[in-house]
Amino acid sequence: MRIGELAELAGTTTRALRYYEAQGLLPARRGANGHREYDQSDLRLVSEIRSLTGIGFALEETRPFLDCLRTGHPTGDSCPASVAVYRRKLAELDELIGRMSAVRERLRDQLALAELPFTTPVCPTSAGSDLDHGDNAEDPDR
Amino acid sequence: MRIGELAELAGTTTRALRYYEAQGLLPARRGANGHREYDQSDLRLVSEIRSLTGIGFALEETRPFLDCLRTGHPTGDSCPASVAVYRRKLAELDELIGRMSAVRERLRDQLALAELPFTTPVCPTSAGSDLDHGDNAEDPDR
DNA sequence: CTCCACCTTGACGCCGACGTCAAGGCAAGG
DNA sequence: CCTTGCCTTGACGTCGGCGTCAAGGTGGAG
Repeated sequence: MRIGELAELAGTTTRALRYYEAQGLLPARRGANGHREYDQSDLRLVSEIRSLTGIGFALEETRPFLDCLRTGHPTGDSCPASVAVYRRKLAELDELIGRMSAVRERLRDQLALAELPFTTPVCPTSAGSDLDHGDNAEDPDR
Repeated sequence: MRIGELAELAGTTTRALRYYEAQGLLPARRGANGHREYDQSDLRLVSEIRSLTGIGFALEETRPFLDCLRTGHPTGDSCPASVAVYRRKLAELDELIGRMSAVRERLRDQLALAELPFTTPVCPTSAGSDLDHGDNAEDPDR
């Protein structure tokens, strides 16, 4: 099949496919007229790329999965390199979720405070720099 | 004070401050020589920008908070527009955390599967396929 | 006077993953 | 033959938030 068809089947664009090729992720055979020629295995590769990037993987991170598929493995994550990416990504995700949850807490508290009609606007006596009178005193920086 | 001092006090760079000004977030008075002139209220504004962007707000989203401070309110979130941004951001955050948690689950499951020694691969008749006699199954979660 | 640190504006670079336009080739149908 | 539709390569645009360089102005110390 040609690039347009593959793009449609994979639910992406020809531009994206050419980009993947330029990144060395999706080498393409060429027909006599110079047109790129793809088959089902390429559709499989593109699907792998799409599903991985779809859940937050960078393009570069999909490479091990593609190599894995290309070397005949049944799934892209059947290889150690892919599993390593999984592990790393999972750790990143946990880190990110943790930070975002902390922000969420702070935000929730701030929202609650900000929604109070008219309580303690310029509240005297209490030195006003302690807006973290909640629970956490951890990790002041970063 | 001048831009360099403000930058240092606020823990940022002169480039960033000029950028904020270009975005209309931090208008600056000018001295006779054309140099930007700032005071404590500007430091307050920059601090507001930094703390908000630091927890994931886009620059543009800090605008209501700055307007709020500039109109004399004690905190940047004392105004309805700011509260609205809070609400929106909190919703975004919940959405994001939700999606990421879902991805995390999928990833965890995939990782668990991918880490299983050798079940139904195309593995070419490898008799001694038990090369995983080490410590597999280490820390399946997290 | 020079030197130096600071300031000014302008403009290009960067990152990722493409979008979009330009200019042209090639095959099939009317 | 001409149009239509797909394909090709090349190259610039996008978004955010600045970094970095260039070329020049200014004010105070030595």
